[in-house]
Amino acid sequence: MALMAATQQVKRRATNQGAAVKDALAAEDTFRSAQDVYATLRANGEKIGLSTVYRHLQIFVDDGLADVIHKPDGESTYRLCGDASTTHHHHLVCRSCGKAVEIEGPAVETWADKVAAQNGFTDVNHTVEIFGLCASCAG
Amino acid sequence: MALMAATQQVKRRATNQGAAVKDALAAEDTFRSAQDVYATLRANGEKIGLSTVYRHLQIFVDDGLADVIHKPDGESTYRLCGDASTTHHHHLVCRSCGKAVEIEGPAVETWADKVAAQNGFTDVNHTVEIFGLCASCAG
DNA sequence: CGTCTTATCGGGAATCATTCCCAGTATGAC
DNA sequence: GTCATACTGGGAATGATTCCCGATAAGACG
Repeated sequence: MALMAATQQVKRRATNQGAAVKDALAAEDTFRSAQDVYATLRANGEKIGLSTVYRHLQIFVDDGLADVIHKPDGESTYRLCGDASTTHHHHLVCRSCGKAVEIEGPAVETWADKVAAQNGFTDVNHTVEIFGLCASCAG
Repeated sequence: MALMAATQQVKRRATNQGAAVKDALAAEDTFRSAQDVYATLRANGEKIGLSTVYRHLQIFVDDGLADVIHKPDGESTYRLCGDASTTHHHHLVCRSCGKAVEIEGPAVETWADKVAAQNGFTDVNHTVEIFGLCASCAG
């Protein structure tokens, strides 16, 4: 299970709700929670249910359109990140406003694989997230 | 808040429950959830409440005695890891049995700080966890 | 266009981990 | 011993996420 990232997109119907969720995510470059996206959509007058928001968010992740980050308090946050063809990357996230910058660290990738191999671990993947305060939130 | 890791241990009473929770964690080198620790203790005949398990687990983290990892499904897992004086480190965790190996990557630390600084982020910290299958679970 | 099949909706119930509340209990100080 | 109070624990409360399932609408076909 989960040996490969699920990148294969199956046939899906185009619905207003699905587009609305995607637009809501696309409007910001920050990681946002399902609850947050739902609240925003309702505030905008969208007619959509919470279940549907969760459903689409998960679909985006399955299709490789979005990345997920679990905040320290356990809440899941989502952000659209280049499609599946984009290179594997990590994030530098503002702890205050949620703004995220995509970052790459080739050295980290190889280091992770090497360490895992040295300890006899296989089928390896890793999570690397850097949290901090962005310039505008620093004040 | 949280500018410094809470390493300063305040006065605490020595209780059976606290010792029991610590022993339960010390008995394994794996990351274990609060629910799991609670179940184990009860199974061993310990008289302890779930609230108390959560309370002590959090205390260990605050005192720098334990590390936390949030599993992909959001559940928090804990593991005793050298006291506060020990060097900052990360983990190589078996996705199947939860066994964890403490690892260090000085290069990663400096890389993380550099990337953050380049993007104007301050008050930085990071999470780096490597997941895989340990040799014994690989079969 | 109508019709039909069925993926998708949505809203409320159900789960589940974690936190809160607070009266009862036991630890450590004097 | 005695006392102040930190610690307990069981049940209620919270909050995010998932489930369930009848209602709705997308898309294929004629």
